[in-house]
Amino acid sequence: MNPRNPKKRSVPPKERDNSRRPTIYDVSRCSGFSTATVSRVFANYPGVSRSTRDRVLEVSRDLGFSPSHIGRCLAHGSTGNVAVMFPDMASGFYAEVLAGIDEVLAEHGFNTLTAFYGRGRDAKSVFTRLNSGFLADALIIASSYDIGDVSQWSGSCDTPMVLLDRPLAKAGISTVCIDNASGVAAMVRHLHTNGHRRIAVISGPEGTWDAEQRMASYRVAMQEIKLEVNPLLIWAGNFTFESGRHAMRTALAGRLPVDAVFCFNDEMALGAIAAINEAGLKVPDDIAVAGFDGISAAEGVQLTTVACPMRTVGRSAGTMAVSLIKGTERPRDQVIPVRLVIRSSSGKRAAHWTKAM
Amino acid sequence: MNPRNPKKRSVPPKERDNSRRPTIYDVSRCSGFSTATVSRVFANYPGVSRSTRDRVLEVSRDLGFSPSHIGRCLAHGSTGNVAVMFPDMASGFYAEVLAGIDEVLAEHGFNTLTAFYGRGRDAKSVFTRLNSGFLADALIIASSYDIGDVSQWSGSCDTPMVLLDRPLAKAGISTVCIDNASGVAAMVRHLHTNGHRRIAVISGPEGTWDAEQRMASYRVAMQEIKLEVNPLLIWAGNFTFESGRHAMRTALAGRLPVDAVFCFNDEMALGAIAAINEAGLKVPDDIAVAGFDGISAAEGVQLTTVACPMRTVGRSAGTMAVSLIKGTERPRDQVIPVRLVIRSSSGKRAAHWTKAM
DNA sequence: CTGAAAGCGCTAACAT
DNA sequence: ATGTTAGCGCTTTCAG
Repeated sequence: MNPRNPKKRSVPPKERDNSRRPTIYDVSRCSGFSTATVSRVFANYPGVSRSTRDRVLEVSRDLGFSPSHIGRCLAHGSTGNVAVMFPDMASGFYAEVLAGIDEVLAEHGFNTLTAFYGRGRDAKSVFTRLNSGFLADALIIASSYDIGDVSQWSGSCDTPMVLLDRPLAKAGISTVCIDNASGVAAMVRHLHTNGHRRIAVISGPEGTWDAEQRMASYRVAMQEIKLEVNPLLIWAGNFTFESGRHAMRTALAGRLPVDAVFCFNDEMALGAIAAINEAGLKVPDDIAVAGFDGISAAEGVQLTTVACPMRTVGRSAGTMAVSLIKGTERPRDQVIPVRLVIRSSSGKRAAHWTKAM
Repeated sequence: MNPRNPKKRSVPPKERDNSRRPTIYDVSRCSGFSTATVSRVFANYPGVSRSTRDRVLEVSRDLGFSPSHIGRCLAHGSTGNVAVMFPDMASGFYAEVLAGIDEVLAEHGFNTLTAFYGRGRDAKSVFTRLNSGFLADALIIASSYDIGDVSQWSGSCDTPMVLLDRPLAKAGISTVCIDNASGVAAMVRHLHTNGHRRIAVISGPEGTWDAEQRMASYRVAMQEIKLEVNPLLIWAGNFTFESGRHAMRTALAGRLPVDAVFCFNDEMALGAIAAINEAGLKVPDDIAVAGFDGISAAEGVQLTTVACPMRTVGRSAGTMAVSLIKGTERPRDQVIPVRLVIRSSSGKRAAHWTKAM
């Protein structure tokens, strides 16, 4: 016999071997129907007789057969999964976004491929890996870190992309972002309403979209209520607890009079509160504090904050990815609304103080 | 010409079409080498001459070719990815584990497929989807929720599995868990050393491994230091902030004398602290509080806790999955050590009190 | 309603 | 060192 078997296979290539995953050929042989029919059954095609369908399913069950995703993909020319790129930071924040994405993708029959960048893993190479190997039908990128101009990375054979947190106009790239401007404006107005005038800021890291947008919005909002922005009351942070504590300590040491501190995320606000307590001062009596994000720990310390519905963000991104894949039309960029959550940390200035203004 | 083209293809089946991803055939044709050679180049096989390799890479670059993951998988008979199942809860906790897993998997060239269960998505069906479609070469399951007996789910054609948080002896299933017993023992001893005697507990939800193990360890630890376990001082929680607050409020209303409250996770501890503060009492002067997990917010309120290195847990699980796939030997179950982190929330009893004992 | 067989992109024997 | 070609498991015309 010729070592290379010239026989075309309409029959299974090998006999059924229990260690192997059963294939559509096994089902074909055991049921007596062709592989085409078996395929039709599992693809839920209409034109299969009831009895045939039942028989095929029965045999499949006995054999333990279920169609191979890989085989299907190859035949279809699509992968059936969507890749998601996140910065490697352990915030429940991103976990929630991811869950939202996965929720939608699962509803549409897609799998979620997750990859982290940062911590020594270069965003661009992660992107390249995900984008070039035909690994996914679409790519969702959380880019709140500054990872450079994503639109420059894409090569010729591009996967549709959804960007989180950063708008970017380019064909095939859709974006979903948080409504930073409204959130900041609402918070500044709230602090003002509560009698605070000297509203300091602990900002986020330079180069990150959210931080920069929040800062810009802060300036606008302050101007709108005719408050002056004092550059001495803008302290640098990097979105970590420690940076918030550090900034607040330094600020307190400087002894500049401050009514309220608006931290550009909750983690830093927690840090700021810690520093204030350590200094023997009280929130909100001595200094009011506000945050941004709405993480669960914020509730614990009664932190006034801007709640971002991260699950909604995730769902929105997932939905976009799906419609980008289905390709009916380019989905419109989305801006997810946020909500001001007022708790005691932003408490009113003492009445006499307010009146004195 | 016959509608079905009978020609075998050693040449590309279609001519190069710019809208298509370039395939190995395109590279073959344009470079003049066979697909086998191109394949060898990309698989980094030794037996390819320098000049050939360079030419192939050059052409590939020009064409924008990179090997299709799907094609490779089908030929190899493996998927190149590992699936991870998590409960759908937005804790930074699991995000950290996931990042650790992905870190290791990426190092070994695997992709991470993520899927959540809970919130209306049944754990078993998620499992079935992941396990039956030949989607992944291994499966990592975080099972801290009670999701039933995983070992019963597996069918005949099983993917190797790694279980997080729950030991389970079965061939092909490895586990990695937190050292709950040591953590709880260390904490109880610490509280005892600090002069606390009436050590209450806010427990986790029944049916979850961690909660039950911590409870059992608590009893053992109390016995070892000759303290009696008072059933009236064991309050039910479910690992959420709110449940911690609620339990603590109820407890305070009951006016039973308590020195310290050991909450079985940090979220509940934060809730308990909130309740204590609301009642006008002070931590640790009136009641000491301790937690478990080591989430970042714990630092903010100076919470004494048991730090679980979630990244290590993730890395360990990833490593296990890889060795299960490589199949050299069944990796040994791992118990990840934890560390007692002492902060001010567990502060010493006032001196006179201690002496009075 | 069902069957035959040609791919999908790549790998790995086997050949030279 | 390089080429040839039979699969990997499934889908999908095209024929009947």
